[in-house]
Amino acid sequence: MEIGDDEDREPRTDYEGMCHGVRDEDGRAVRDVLDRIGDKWSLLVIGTLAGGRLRFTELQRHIPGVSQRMLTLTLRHLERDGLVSRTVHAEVPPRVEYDLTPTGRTLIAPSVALASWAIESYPAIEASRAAYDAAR
Amino acid sequence: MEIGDDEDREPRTDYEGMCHGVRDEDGRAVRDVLDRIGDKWSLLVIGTLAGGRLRFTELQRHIPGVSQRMLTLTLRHLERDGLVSRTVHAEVPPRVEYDLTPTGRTLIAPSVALASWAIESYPAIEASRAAYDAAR
DNA sequence: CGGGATCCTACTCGATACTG
DNA sequence: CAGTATCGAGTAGGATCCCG
Repeated sequence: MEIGDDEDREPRTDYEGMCHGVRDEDGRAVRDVLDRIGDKWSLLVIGTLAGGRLRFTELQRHIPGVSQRMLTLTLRHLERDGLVSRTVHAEVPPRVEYDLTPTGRTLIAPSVALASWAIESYPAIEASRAAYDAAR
Repeated sequence: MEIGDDEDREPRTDYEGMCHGVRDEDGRAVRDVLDRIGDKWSLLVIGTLAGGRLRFTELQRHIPGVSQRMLTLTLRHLERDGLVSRTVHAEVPPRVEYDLTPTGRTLIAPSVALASWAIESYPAIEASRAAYDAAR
């Protein structure tokens, strides 16, 4: 039995189905994807590769602060998920190139949307934080 | 503002500016925002509150698996960032209601975009993972 | 009912060193 | 060049107890 507050429930903005009310299956998908792209480097890698195919070291240079280990791990995860392709050229010295897969490219649009929101909303967020902290 | 509307951006892979090449200031914003909404519960809370104002316990029931502690922490963070409002009604027993702020509501659209991508791409991702794991 | 205060574990991530 | 291996610190997050 649900404790129903029938008061004035909003007329159900069709956003409702985003993360819940979608019966687990989709909830898991969202959670799972968020665990991947929500980590520290994945989105940066996606964003960088959106500019074109790059080698390991180039990638590392484009993403300040990323360690060798984390870049490797991130790339492996993305490769496993089929979002990034890894091409090894049989040469010396070795050359490995990373690129977005077609699936990976479809992630760019929503990522850009989120990034844009972040950039646009950041001043408001910072202001809110300052106000919140000052109020204590 | 619609998602994916590119306004007056350079046609140069125009995704390029997402996370890098934007001179730190924006990179910090993206990273900072991602650290918040990329955590385990924030997006779930946003998505749930998108359906309308809710009390603490209702929120907890709508989000399976969230602990009291984490729900509290998540809500505090979102409140501090000005994305969620907290209203305490002076009654016994106490009644506290949470809702999205106007700023918080602007996050719904990009979040839905990302969630939709997750749901649509999940079959492909799972397949890719299975193939990747099988190949080793 | 809606939390705050503690304790504890598991995992993330960074630094460093080594390799084909 | 493009990794792998190992170690250690920090922290996210769960469980539990208590309180107004």
